Amino acid sequence: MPLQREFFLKSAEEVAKELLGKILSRRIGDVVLTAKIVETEAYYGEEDPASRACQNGDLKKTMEKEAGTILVYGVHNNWLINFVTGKEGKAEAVLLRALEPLNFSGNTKGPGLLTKVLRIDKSFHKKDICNCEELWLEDGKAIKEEEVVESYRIGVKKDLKKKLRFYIKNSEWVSKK
DNA sequence: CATATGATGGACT
DNA sequence: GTCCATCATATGG
Repeated sequence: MPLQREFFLKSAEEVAKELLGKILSRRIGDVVLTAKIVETEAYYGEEDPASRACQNGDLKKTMEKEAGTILVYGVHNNWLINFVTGKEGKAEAVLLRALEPLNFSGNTKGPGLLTKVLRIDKSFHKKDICNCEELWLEDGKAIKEEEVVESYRIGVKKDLKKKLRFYIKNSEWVSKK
């Protein structure tokens, strides 16, 4: 049972936290890859100095779209995948930073790496995660509250004072520096 | 078309 | 921790 749109209809912060432990599935031809989400970050487009969305028109517009919209952001030679959250017009999104492979092997310890392994690129931009044949989310085993760690975001020039990075404690797959 | 930019990753100290 | 290769975008002429 894929996650419903209501799941994304909360604040980016909340969705980021609840996304931990959920299952991401990617269909490539006849093969379905599944992975557990172990690290996320919340982004706010309007007053978030870390996000390019505060200056970039198209990205900001996408973040303001309906909850559940997939947002793919290209930087350096990588693709970063986000899910739009909150109400339409709100400019919020959650970035996937790391996954734990379940039925395959690969290095998914990082936002640019996981998209490479799952072969996610700009063709997913603006698609609907709740209604996509090739990429979707499913509920996973619930994780305990004490396993969720809050932290400041990584690789961001100017960050907000809030802790917007969430990851699963003791996971081998969390990216770190 | 030219150029500036960066939500990275990997190599190195 | 620091340095930097590298390239898809955004933006301006």
